[in-house]
Amino acid sequence: MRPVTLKEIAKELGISVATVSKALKGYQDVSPKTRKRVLELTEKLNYSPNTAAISLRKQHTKTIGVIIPTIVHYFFSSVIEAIIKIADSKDYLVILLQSDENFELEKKQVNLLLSKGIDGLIISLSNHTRTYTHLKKLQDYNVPFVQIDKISKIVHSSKVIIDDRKAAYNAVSYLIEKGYKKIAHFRAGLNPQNSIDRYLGYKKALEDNDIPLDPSLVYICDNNRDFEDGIFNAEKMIKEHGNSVDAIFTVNDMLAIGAIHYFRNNDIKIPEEIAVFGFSNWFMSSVISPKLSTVNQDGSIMGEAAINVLFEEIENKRAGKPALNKTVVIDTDLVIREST
Amino acid sequence: MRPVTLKEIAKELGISVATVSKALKGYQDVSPKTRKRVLELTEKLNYSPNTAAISLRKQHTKTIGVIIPTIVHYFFSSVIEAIIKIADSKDYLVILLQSDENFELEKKQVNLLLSKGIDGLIISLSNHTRTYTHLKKLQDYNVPFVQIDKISKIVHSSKVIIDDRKAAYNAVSYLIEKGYKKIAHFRAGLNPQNSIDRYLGYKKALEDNDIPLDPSLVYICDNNRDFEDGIFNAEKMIKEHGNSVDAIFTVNDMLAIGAIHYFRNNDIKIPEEIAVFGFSNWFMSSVISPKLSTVNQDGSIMGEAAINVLFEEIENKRAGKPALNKTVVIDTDLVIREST
DNA sequence: TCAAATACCGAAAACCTTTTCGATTGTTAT
DNA sequence: ATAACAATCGAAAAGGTTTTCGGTATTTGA
Repeated sequence: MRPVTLKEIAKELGISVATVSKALKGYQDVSPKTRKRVLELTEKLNYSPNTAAISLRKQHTKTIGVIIPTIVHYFFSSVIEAIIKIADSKDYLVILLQSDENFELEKKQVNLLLSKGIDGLIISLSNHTRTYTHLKKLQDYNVPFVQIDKISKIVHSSKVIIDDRKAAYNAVSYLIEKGYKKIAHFRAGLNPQNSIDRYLGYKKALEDNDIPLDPSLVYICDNNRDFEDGIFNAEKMIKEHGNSVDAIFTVNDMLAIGAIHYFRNNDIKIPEEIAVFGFSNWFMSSVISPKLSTVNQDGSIMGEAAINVLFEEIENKRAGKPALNKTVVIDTDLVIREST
Repeated sequence: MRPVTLKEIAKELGISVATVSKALKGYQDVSPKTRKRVLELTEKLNYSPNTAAISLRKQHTKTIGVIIPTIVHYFFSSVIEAIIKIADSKDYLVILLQSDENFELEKKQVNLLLSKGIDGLIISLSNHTRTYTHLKKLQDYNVPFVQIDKISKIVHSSKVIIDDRKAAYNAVSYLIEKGYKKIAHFRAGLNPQNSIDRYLGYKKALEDNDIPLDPSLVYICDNNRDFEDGIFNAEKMIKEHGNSVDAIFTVNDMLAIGAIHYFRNNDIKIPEEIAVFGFSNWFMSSVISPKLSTVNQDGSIMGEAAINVLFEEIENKRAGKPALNKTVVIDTDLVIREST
């Protein structure tokens, strides 16, 4: 059984494909009689238009692309879920790609999507993305895109982000307020903007409270296995600093959970001997023990914002106007639990 | 800037589009000279073929669909990740849709994908799917699909599953072997095949060990909020049975984690006073406290298997042969941790 | 030198839909 | 009765690619 086409409908009815098409599209130059006949037959045969043909003719695909570093990730999967839901409700399909924190793959995927002819793209950059010709190419070909969460500040496009610096500042300030003085930071690699901004927020909070920054308290965790990395660096920290450290602020929850794991296994009490503050508010953070204090970064809200901005850009492009390039900043808040 | 087409290449070179196309495709009836010229120009202009046109002409889309109940879910996101990776490596794109455990949505999405003209579909059924006309339709139109994890036994198609019944049987047998006698079961709704089979495995294990099944120990958790449901039913169980219950076997990890949460908050020691056995081996299970014993159900492996048999089916169809309809059963094993 | 074989190329159809524009029929007004 | 007009329809082109088939032009063999 093959999908029925306009031509077959037309033949069956003894009219032209043009008329069938117009009947379906509600054109006024088709008589009520034939319109009714067309509608009935298409219904009966459950005709549905050939998407490839429409794409070819109309030069759009009703499809958007999403490229993210990792799918198995609470924050990102929440983002994806929100995007897909809203896209679906507007009859857009989404093609999902995972860059796996691999820059070459990311580049290849952008090109793939470009040749596929997507109507728009939402992208969160890999940790190793340092050049942006692939994004420029999107601009060259005038396909709207919005960066989300892990962005490049230097490429012009719409963005939806949180104020990483401020959020980190608030978290560390809270720690200081609570009396913690010697505060370590588990950061991510040197590249991703997130990592930089959160570090900067950490640094600023210390400065504003007259606590000198001790570089030996800043641990770089960038081998992509956050849980193990958390364990590893917690151990390293204890070896280097004994139990003199009051608290840790980590760049993400998974690192914090790894650290907690290590501390529990070594009978280091949380938060009595050491407090732990995470970042992202993964679901897991609320069910582990002790429950993790963290910065709430809502993936659903960010995903929703991203797809909405993208639709705005698409609409905008259709109207022939230049890109909006707006950046929307999503609020975060501190969620305080047992670990601090 | 618009994507360059064959026609433009041809014009520039003063040859026909047919020749350009053939040069690109490696046909033998084009001279080395002109082939070289074509290749150079397409490279320079970085030509990439229009996907819609190819789809229209070749009657395939190099795209597969994936419909699953929930994305924010460790098991399913692992499945998705594996599918996308392998698809990507074979130059297939994947369109992801979430049915949200909503049958009507699932049906709509199948139709959407059908009209989109996907080359194949991987689907995991919603909890409320009881009729299968939408799957029949896939068969009518001869689009290959494979059911994964949450399947219907009565519709003929390729499937990749685990032996839920056996896995549950093994888990409960282990519990009994360890000396637990009064074993409760937190099951899911009455419909999904998973839930039925795991319950049946539980029942069989009891029978084979001469433990009478006590229906009051079977709790149905089907309101889609597993963590809260775990808490709720743990509390209910304690109210109804005091501390006489030795162990719980839950239909999934999240329910177990909810239950553990409740027990810890009420100073009920695990596993001393009550043991908990989960199902799926979510990552979370290995980092919570106490670490959860569970059935290991590897999403990556299942996803990989699914996409591979889908490709087999697609290949098969291309060869004009009838559907394979093979069902592959993925091994599971018990991972024993602190909770038992 | 001529016939046959080969190398190379292009026209055209097909995939399916949308939309413009011209054509035809029927209707109204003068 | 004729002109003007409205109503209804269809031909055709366009969107980009693939592939068959036929047609030159060139080379080979005798």
